[in-house]
Amino acid sequence: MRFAPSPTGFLHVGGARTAIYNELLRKSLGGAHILRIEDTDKERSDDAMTRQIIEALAWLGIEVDEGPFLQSANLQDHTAAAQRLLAEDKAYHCFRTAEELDEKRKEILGRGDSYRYKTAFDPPPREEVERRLEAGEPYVVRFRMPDEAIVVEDIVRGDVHFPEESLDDFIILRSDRTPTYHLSVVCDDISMGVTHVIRGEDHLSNTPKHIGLFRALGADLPRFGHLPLILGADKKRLSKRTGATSVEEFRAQGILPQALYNYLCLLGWSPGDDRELMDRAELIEAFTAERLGKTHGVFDVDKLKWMNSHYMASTPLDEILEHLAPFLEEAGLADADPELLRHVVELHQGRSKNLVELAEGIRHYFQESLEYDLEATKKFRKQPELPEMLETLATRYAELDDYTVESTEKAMRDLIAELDVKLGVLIHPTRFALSGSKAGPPLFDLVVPVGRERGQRRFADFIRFLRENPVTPEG
RNA sequence: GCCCCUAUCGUCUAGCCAGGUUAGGACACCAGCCUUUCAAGCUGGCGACACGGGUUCGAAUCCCGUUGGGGGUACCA
Repeated sequence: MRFAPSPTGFLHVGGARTAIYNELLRKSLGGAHILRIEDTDKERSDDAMTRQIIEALAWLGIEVDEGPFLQSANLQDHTAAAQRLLAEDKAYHCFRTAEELDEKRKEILGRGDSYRYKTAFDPPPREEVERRLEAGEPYVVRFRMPDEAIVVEDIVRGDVHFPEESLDDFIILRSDRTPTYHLSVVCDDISMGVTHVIRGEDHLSNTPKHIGLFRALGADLPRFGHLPLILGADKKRLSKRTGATSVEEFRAQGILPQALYNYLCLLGWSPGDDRELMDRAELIEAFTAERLGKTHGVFDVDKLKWMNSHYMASTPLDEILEHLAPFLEEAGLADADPELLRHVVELHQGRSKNLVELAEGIRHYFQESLEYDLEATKKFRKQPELPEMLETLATRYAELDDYTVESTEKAMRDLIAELDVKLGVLIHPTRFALSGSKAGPPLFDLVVPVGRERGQRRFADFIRFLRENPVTPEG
């Protein structure tokens, strides 16, 4: 039992979702999950893309049992199949040029009729075909679609009827003798013993063609399932205009693979109860093809972000560290002290929405000087007595026997009691002085990793800054 | 144009197949609580059965139509 996703180009989130459902289905039915790269269009596919797709699938944690196979490796088989169909008169030579076809189509559509190659042209007499063949005239090979309606028994949509008039003879061999997608797919599916074809809805109207081919080639039909497409916020097909579309882009945005996996899985499927945050094991356990939805889903970036925040907080530290590595490199923190890194990542992972934010948030622990956002300092600069208070605090911190969460907190609480001010009066400027930010982990948790020495320097810097840039009541 | 798919809060969806619910959950948004900041968390609020006909005592649920959205209509996949 096998499944075949057919990704082309970069890995679109729609393709990723198809791969996820394929994997989940394979887990529930057994069999093998095949990865086949559909690269029959040599113009549009290149090795870099192929590697990118394989890499993206691996990153998402999708297991592939067989492959990756390249469809282009089997072209001779596909061509041979076309010859067989030709010999059995299930396909025929067509000498009409693309321009001729276009013209005819335009003419027929122009008078409001529906175009069909089958009925638009009379087949040339056999002798003429022979003659032109011998003369070496260019031709394509068309599959002779049987004159009958075709019913697609779709896993997600039920029976879909295609009337005979909507079916046409289509090209299986181009004039350069290369097989087209339709032929290649069916040949490979047959030779690989594919039993389930789960793909995007954009292939639904191709399916009658494929069924025709399967039957003509004397093969059993696989089960088909067509998934609704993913739309952008504008309800149009998800495109770069509306935002990120590829797995790679979300990865670069600091999204965790388990978040994207979970989100994508729930876009078009639900376990039937109220569960939403589900890991791979739960999804495998709960997945059934019957619950696959039929309606187009709008990709909701906000919900993905929410899910990602959840996974940022719940993913084990070591795993976060692993995923964070490339972002650290980008932030210039590639050789950060591992021990300090572990400590601050633990402090920050739960309050970061994504890996980019996390890397940014812990940056200051690994650099010497801070840059102040002027607007953020305004409130502090309005308090003329603040520099002196901070000075006192810094002195106390310098004199502490040991520099811990407890000792620094106690020192500050003692000081505010002496000064008879509220805790907030000291705690906020201290946070800013030590981290350059108004937000972050609980103050005394960050005091220690910043360190006493560096903390002293940062106090001094900030105090000097306050004195040099006071804000008078008038502004 | 023609063929195919589809229709529940702004978004993802449960409920539909086996008609009777205050139509449930989540994201987003709003308010409150908590709080040393920011998040998180907790509580509450907002908000939907596309429309029109049937069938029925009763329709989100079954049938027909309309409208909307999507896909296809290639010597692309």
